Formats: sequence, C-alpha cells, structure tokens
Amino acid sequence: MAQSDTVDRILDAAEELFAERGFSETSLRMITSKAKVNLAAVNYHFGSKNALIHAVFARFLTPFSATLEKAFDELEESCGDQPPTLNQTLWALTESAIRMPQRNEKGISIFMRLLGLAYTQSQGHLRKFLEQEYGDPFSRFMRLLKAATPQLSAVDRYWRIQFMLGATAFTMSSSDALRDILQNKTGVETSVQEIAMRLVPFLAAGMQAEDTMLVPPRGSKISVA
Amino acid sequence: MAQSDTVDRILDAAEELFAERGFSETSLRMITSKAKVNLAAVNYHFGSKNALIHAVFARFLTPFSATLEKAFDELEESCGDQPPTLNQTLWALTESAIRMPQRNEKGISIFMRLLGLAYTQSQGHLRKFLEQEYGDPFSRFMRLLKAATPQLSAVDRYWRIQFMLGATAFTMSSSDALRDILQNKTGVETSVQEIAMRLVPFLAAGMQAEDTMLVPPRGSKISVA
DNA sequence: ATTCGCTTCAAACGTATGTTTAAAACAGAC
DNA sequence: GTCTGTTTTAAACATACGTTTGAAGCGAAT
Repeated sequence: MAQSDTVDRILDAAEELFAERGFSETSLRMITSKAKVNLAAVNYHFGSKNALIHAVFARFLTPFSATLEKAFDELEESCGDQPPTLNQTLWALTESAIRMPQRNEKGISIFMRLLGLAYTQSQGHLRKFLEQEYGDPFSRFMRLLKAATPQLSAVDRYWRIQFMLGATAFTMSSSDALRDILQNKTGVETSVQEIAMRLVPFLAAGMQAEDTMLVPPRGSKISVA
Repeated sequence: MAQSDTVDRILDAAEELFAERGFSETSLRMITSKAKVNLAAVNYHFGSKNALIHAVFARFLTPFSATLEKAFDELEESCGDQPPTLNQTLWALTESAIRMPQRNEKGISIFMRLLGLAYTQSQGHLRKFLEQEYGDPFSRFMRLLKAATPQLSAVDRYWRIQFMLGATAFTMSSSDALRDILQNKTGVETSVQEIAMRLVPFLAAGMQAEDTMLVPPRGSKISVA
C-alpha cells in the first residue's frame, strides 16, 4: 500500500496471494490484477513466476537471516564457553522473527504461512533455492539445538526437531478459515507475539520430555520393540 | 498392485501421486497414465477430479472413523465415569490409525501425508467434504481432549491443540526429500509405529507444560503483557 | 446370433496458464 | 525538440489442464 513502484506492488500482491492460496493455485493474472499492473510486468521484472516466488522469499529472508546470525553471535558470546540453553536458543530465533521490521500489521504471520507452505508444498525449485541461499543460518540453528540437548540420542533429537518444526510451521501456516474448525470463534488473541509466547514453552517441554518410549497404556495392542 | 479393477487402480495411483506432489500439482493425465487407464476413466467413474480426491480420502477415512469411534467407546466404557486421561486419548487415536488394515507397506504414511496436505493446502471443497463427512469423530476427539486437560484455560488449550495437530500433520506430511534437510541420512527408522512412539510423548509433554507464559530469558526485548 | 448395459477408447473441446512479442509511452540527457 | 534507454501495454502464442463426446469393445442374458 505504500510505494507505487511496480516491483514492490507485485511483491506485495504476490506475497499476500501466495500466503492465501498457495503457489500453484495463484496465477500471474491474479497477482498482476491485484497489484494493478500489466500482466507482462512480472516476466519483465522478475523473469518467471518461479523467480518471483524466490524474490518474495528473499525480500523477507535476507534481512531476517542477517538479524538471526547477529542474534546467535550475541547469544554465543554472552554464554562464554557454555553452549546456550534450549530456551535461549528458541527465544533468540523467536525474537529475531518478531523484531523484523514489518511492512504491514500482518507481515510476520503472512510470512510464517509462506514458510510453512514452502516446507509442505514440495516445490523442488523453492527448496533448492532456500537451501543454498539460507542453509547456513539453518545449519547453525541445528547445531545450537544439538548442543542444547546433549541428553537426547541423535535419532530422538532428529524426530523431536521435526515435531518442533511441524508445530511451528503448521500453526503459523494454518489459515484463519482452518482455525474455525476448532470452533473457537470467541475473538481469541492472534498476535504473533502472543502465539510465540505459548508456542515456545510447548516446544521446550516436548523437546525435553522424559521418556521417548512411554509405555502404551494397559490393553494396548502396540508392543514396544 | 493387487486387483486389476480400473477404479482401484485409479485410486491407488491417485493416492500415491497426491501424496507425492499435492493435489493441484497432480494432473489427471499423470494419474491415468500411472494407473495404465484411459484418461476419460476418471470422469466416467468418479465424475470429476474433486470427486476423485474425495474418494481417495473416503476409502481410508470411512473405515478409520468407524474404528476410531469404537476405540473411543471402549475407552470411555473402561473408564467408568472418570474421563480418559490425555495419554489414553492420544493412544486410542494412534492405535486406531496404526491398526488399520493397510493396502501396502507404506499405506499409513501415505495417508498421513494426505491428511497433512488436506489441512495445509487450503482446498475449499476438500475441507468442506471432510468436515461434514467426518466432523463427528473429530469433535468427539476434541471433547475428550478438553476433559483430559481441565487445568488448561480454553485459550491455552486451543493453541496447544493447534500445536499438536501441527506437529502431527506436518511430520506426517513432510516428504522424504525434506527430511534430508535435517542432514540425517543415516538410515533412520521410519515406520509409522516408531514415529508415533516418539510423537505421542512429545505431544503429551507439550500439552501439559507447566507455564504457558514462560518469562523470556534475560535481555529479551519481548515484554510480557 | 442378437441385444443390452456397462466400460473403454481416441479424439476433441473450451479454458486457463506462463511466457513472448512488438509497438507505444515515458523520462532524462543533450 | 530530439534522441536513448527503460518501462508499460495489448495482443498473441504455445501448452497443459479438466471435461465431454461418440463410437467401439465387451460380457452376459435372451
């Protein structure tokens, strides 16, 4: 809504539509008509639809990964030679996300949904792009998680990280419409801060759960191998 | 691979391709060529692509929801007037899923991924179909969860259920290719039982985490409202 | 042997998509 | 004012999609 530059108008419209409907389900004509821009403008300025998708991610992810690296730097420095705790690591990530300058009020939640879609919707080109462009901070986050949970076996940690990513990406990516399924329409708080406040303790607790092999309750047909 | 009936061959091929690539990204021509069936067969037997998607879900979900209702019946009966515990409820669901007769070795994991896609990929028609066809057992599961976590406020419970669904659906929906991002290529165990064994304790621990409003660590810029 | 209902088939239909083209419009420098 | 490089525009292009059509094939009952 701010600048009237074509490139930004396209990026804004694309970002919103992708988040609402997914990538394949959003056509260039929807984007250009929402952005009030000629259809050919996308191919002129970005080259292709896939390149536009990459640009949408890069616009957010490039400054974000810089912020994140800085946050990790500070965290590791302030911890001396001790590795940061799980809570510290999770909060470093969360705060970096929340503190990013937002283009509009729903900036972050839109982007969280995009990240979730990127992970779920198996667009080969997108995954390749994200991996080689932003793989470093991601690996670093994984390393921190590993150092913060030395009690976990590699396999346990692997799966629990998977669960964490799931809860996060999925929660952020679930549209308002889907939330109605839970029948909770009592004007529940939806600010990203508020969600993060609830999510991080949930993740930390799950990550540090005592027994990974809880014995199934009495009468269970599942046998523990 | 079993029967040579056209309808089943289409359902098998569709199930697998949908799980691999998503709904919009899978064309009828891919399905019919994988099923070695004429293109028009889909519209002849099912009416439309959307109806085929519904049929894929119904083939699994109808017997599953029957099994699940029975499991809930037994559970509630065995508990007398006490409400079933969180662990019992989660295991009842898990066991019902695992014990479903599988068409082939990867039957369940394929279907789990489909469920994840159904929730994530906001296909209006699918959500409407699932909601009105299988809304009852889902609501019942929600009611059990509520009774099993009386200590949680409605808002807390709402979000934590969201987190649980997320971890579950997302884990199930993440493709093998995506797992490589975690750099864990050491031939990790992937049977659904194995995953469930690890997931349920994670969920239970998160669901019962002590403080939903954990104070952000020292130096945090996030203020607790 | 013929008929009848169901199924398969190749071909086509109409539409929507991403992309390209070539001309027009525009802005700034000379 | 004219020229130059960039941007916008309307139109077309080629392709892929879901769906429809009408004829051919088939098996069982008559």
